[in-house]
Amino acid sequence: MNILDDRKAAILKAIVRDYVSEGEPVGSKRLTDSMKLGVSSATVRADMAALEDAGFIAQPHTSAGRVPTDLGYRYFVDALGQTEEPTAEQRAAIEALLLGAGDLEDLLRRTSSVLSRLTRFAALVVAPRLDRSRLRHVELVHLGPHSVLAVLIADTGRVDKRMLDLDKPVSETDVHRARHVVNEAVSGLGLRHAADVVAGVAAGAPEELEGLLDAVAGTITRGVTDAGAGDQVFLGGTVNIVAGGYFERLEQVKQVYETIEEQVVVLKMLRDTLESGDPAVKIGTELPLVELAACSVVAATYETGGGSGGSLGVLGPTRMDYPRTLAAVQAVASSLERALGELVG
Amino acid sequence: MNILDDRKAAILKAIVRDYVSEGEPVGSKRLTDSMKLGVSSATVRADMAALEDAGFIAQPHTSAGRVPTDLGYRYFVDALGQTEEPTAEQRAAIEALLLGAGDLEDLLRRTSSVLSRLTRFAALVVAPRLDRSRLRHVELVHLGPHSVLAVLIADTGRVDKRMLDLDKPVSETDVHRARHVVNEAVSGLGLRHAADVVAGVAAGAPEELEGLLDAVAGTITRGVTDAGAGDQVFLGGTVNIVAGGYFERLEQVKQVYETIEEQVVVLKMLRDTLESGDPAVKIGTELPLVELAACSVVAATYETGGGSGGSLGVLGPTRMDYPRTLAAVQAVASSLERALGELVG
DNA sequence: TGTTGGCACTCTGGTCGGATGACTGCTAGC
DNA sequence: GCTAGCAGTCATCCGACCAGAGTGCCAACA
Repeated sequence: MNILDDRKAAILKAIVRDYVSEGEPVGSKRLTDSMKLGVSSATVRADMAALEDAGFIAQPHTSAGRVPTDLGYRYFVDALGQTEEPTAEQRAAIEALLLGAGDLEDLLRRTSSVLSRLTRFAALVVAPRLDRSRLRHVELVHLGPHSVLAVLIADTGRVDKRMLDLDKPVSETDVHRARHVVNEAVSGLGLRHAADVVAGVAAGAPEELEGLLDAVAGTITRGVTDAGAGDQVFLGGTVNIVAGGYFERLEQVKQVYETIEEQVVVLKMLRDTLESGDPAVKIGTELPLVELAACSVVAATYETGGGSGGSLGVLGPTRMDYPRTLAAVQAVASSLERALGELVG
Repeated sequence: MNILDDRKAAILKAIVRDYVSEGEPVGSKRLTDSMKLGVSSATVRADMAALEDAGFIAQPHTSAGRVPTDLGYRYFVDALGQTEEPTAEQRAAIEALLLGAGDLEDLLRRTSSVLSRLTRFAALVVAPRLDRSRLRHVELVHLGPHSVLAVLIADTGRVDKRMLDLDKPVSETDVHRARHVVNEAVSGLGLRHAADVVAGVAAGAPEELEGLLDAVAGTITRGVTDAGAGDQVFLGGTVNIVAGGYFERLEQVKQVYETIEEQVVVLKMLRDTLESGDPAVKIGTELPLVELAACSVVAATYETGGGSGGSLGVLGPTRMDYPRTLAAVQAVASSLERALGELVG
């Protein structure tokens, strides 16, 4: 990827750094002042013209300095060596998260809060995937003849509940019996396996339980296959989208908000992003959604003891401090792994 | 409260209506044109001066028209007769909510979505209070020797989970036994009663179960007493705070966001608001939080079959269409009651 | 060939003054 | 108690103007 000679690369990096910290298009003079390249501003100008031709930077208008394009940020990110270490301040903030988290949900909520405060961007935290967890217990609650609530409890502490679709009314005792049968069968199994097992049990069960057991099998299957249907997303610090002052047009801000209010979209975004690595960065138009063309996503995964994992990330403007954000996201991900270990152990 | 003569009252109402719909300070000329009072603008001016003296309206600057104060809105709201009927469009939107809600959480999430779309304000929906629900089942899950997860399932379909505080490690079989004992004792009881019963059972239980049962009693008690600790709030349409364009200063918007990201605050706000009636309106400085001095809250309660209830409302600018908002909030509340009935029945 | 200094040009952003228009408060008269 | 008219105030809009920042290009130089 080294299509740029050393000086051009240095200039591009300097432009990115300057623009990220100052927020204003950066010109050749400004650049020669702050860098010690030993060349004049005219030379830098020539290089900048070349960088613009190559698509790494752009000019908002004729007499303005240059601004990095998505491609420019991409080059910058790819050229990063190892990511920064989190600062002491960051560490302290994250440690505060470790203490006092009650349950899994609480922990994930805190995580999204810490992540957003650390980065000053909107934070996205996705709960550990259910389909790779093991079932601890399945509770069936008879709310009415046509409504039975299934509560799936995973070894990660995650609790998932959903109503069963029932054709025929069921009695409270049948629900009790089904509950017993199901728990005998599935305890400790992974979700994929559990669904099959329950389906098998249903086939051989007394008639009055069959429909109920089928519904349970169905609901477990849905937990595995439905992309995002059962996944929980914890959003934090969405204020930052507007408070940061990165966007000029209100319309943009509105679009971003509307987009991330959709869980499914957020999940897909994180999943897409993480396909390219871990941690991963998607910049502007690299994101699958045109509404987010002015945004970047920095994401990472975290693992739980049981082998199931989740993901987390932040959504901010393309004009973000990528090294710092990467460091923060990674630090939070690893702290979350530790906290999860403590919570369950 | 009728300190205003008929004409002054009519003028005040006209000012409120005009300002709400147009968003600009309204002057005497404009008013005489749109109203048919049979008096001249000079007369209206005199009345407006009186209204300003009385504190109902104010002038942003000398040569501008008048804007209602919080007190002015208050008069307007108090003087409203019965609230409007929801429009056909509103009804249709709400009906869409009734269909296809999976479980309680899903239903409440949809409710907040519908409410915000209907009113174009931020919507707040609080889950049915646990302390007035009846317990259907208590599940104890042994995640590790020091961590046991308690899952409380109420007859409303609400599921509440929390980690138990344990002094001593417990074995998986003890958890099983405790689970059995607890469910024998509490099924069908209200939460207040259940806590006492479990505490009683704990006192007479074998030593190895006592700590565990005490912890369960404690966690149930917390469900009753902790203001908001176990209460869930579903926020929806928070975009509208910024998208509406009601606030000039970005700082204000930021404050509002930060305030409502705190569950506890939202809960307290709704509770305070509903102390003054149902449905209830709190305008600007009537709200307990200075940060929300530019906002109003319109709230109502909803009841579930079992006698426990929750509350919902919207948060918008003081410059809101109160009749329309009141109608929408009430319509959503009653639709939610129906939907809850269907979900559980 | 790459680098440099210089120059003309362009475009934005801020400031200033004047014209405009929407109000109000006041007063004299009906 | 109501009205018409008048003088005064203030925000807003608009065009003009200027300073500043930055560019592209060109000729000269190593």
